[in-house]
Amino acid sequence: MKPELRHLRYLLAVAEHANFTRAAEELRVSQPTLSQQIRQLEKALGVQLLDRTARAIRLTDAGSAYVHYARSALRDLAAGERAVLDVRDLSRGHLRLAVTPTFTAYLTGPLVADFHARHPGITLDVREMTQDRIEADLLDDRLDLGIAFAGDHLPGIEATALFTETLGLVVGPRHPDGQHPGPLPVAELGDHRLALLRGDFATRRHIDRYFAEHHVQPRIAVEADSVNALTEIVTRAPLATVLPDAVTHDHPQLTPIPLDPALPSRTVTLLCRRSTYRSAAARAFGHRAADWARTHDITSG
Amino acid sequence: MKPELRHLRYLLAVAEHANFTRAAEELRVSQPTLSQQIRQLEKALGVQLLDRTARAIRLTDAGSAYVHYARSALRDLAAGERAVLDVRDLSRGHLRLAVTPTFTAYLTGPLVADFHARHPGITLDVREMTQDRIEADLLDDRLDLGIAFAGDHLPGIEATALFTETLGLVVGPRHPDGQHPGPLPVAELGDHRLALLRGDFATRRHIDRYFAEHHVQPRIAVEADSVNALTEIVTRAPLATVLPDAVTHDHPQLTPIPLDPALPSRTVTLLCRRSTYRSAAARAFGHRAADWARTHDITSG
DNA sequence: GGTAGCTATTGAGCTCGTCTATAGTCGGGG
DNA sequence: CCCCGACTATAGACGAGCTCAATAGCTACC
Repeated sequence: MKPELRHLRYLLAVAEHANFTRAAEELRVSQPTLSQQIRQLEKALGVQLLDRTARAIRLTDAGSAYVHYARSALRDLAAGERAVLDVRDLSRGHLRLAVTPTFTAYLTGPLVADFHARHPGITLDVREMTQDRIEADLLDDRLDLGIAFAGDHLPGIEATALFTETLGLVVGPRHPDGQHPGPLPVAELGDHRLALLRGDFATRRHIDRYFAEHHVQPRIAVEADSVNALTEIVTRAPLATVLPDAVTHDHPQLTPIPLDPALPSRTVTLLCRRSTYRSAAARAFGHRAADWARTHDITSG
Repeated sequence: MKPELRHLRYLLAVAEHANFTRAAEELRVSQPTLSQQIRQLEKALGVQLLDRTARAIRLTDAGSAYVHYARSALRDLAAGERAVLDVRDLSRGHLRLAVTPTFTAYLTGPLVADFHARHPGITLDVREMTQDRIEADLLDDRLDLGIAFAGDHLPGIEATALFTETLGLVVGPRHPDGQHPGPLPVAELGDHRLALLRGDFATRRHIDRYFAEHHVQPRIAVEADSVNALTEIVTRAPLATVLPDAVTHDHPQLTPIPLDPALPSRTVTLLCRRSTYRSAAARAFGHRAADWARTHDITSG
């Protein structure tokens, strides 16, 4: 037979009181029970743990050696229970988050920084990937949360809307249209030279669809693979680009130019696997994201 | 309810296999049993430990946190069982030994050195005290073993004879009787000047009794409180002393002079508390002491 | 030698861990 | 679209063993 926690607790009590009767009282069991269980433990370990012949019960050498480890084991279990509470407190945990690339520019930064500031004990794994990949990884449980656009999701994916993202034409200080008086008719877009994200970005496809619908063929002067690159380019060159309004808010030197008609807006959603379980960290991040969206909607609308 | 070791083992198995059925097979229990026990553990801890909704079972944050401590606790218990075996192997342990003062000179040194060399993992506490004190401390369980003389012991003390110690007159190189031809009649002792242990030593009382029985009154020139002091004094001064033969064997510059009749010999015994339990260390020390006595008797007799 | 204070033993009772059988759930394939 | 296979959850019965009260056995002390 193997020792059980009961045996450890009983042994420690007897060792502490040097007395079976007293220990039994503290443990709220009868003294015969205690005698039997200690004997059982001794049999399980194959050694005498207590010297009962002296006036007061004393640990044998084997007993002292074992008691040390027994105490340690019980301490570990207590620590484990505290650790579990810590997780509930969000003072521990881990969150695997993925976003589609455009969000890195204006959403991931502030959101993750805020979350980390509130819950420094939760480790974060943030990565960029395509929306398809995000959904697949959520289903395979390689991710906890994703941020992407509303649309047709894979079965098993749960999507909750966060906010509405609107795209707009954006120019920098060196652009001749910097002080354009009113909304720019879409037909005039053909006159502009643009810097845009590459075609493998969902945002780019969204923009291309808009152009196609209005039969406009703008001149693409530059293609880049990050929003950051675009803002840098537009700040320094007389080019226009198309960016989420939120990005423009963060860059005072960028000027939004309304289009007529406006680009269709997209709904940004929080994605997760449909499941009964959601980690405390994931729930908390969801709340922070919703809060962020609320304040974002206020400033942008 | 509190978590039991069973719960820990079950949880670790499920976490490892990421599958209840497989884990149940390894644990040799039925799958329903495993489900029930894991659920019980989760209830005890107040958190969900496993995420059962994914394709493969996965630990939740709380689960990973707890598993860490569970592993640690089980490791501690395994270490405890090894430690217990170590004690049986004499690779751990502790021994509290007391000797009456004269033994320190020739017996404690070699015996303890030998024992320590064989069992370096056993810590030793060696002290000198009077025989009465040794027996009292044995009964109060403040000592494991004592070395003293046979005689009337306190009730509850168990004595096992080790060897017979004979005392003899001893002179150093500067003593005129250094080349004494034969045994020295006791009556002639009155001519000698002696260096002896002080009166509170059992050995001194033993010697005084011998003198009294033979109506001799030797001249005590020096009284010392250690055998070491006596050997040093006799080596350098033209004085005689009375020492155990074994001491003389260890000092080539000391010469034993037989007395006629010889001093009564005393039996050296190993003392311990009468009890069913004796530590492995104490048993081992007893054996080493008996061995030492055997070889000692050969060289001296 | 009797008594007080402990621990060990005994036999009955009942909790609870375990089992078998079965229902519920989720994906994947025809 | 429904069935099938793999897996986990639930239900009820059984039995091992923990626990208890009563008591015997032991040791020290007066």
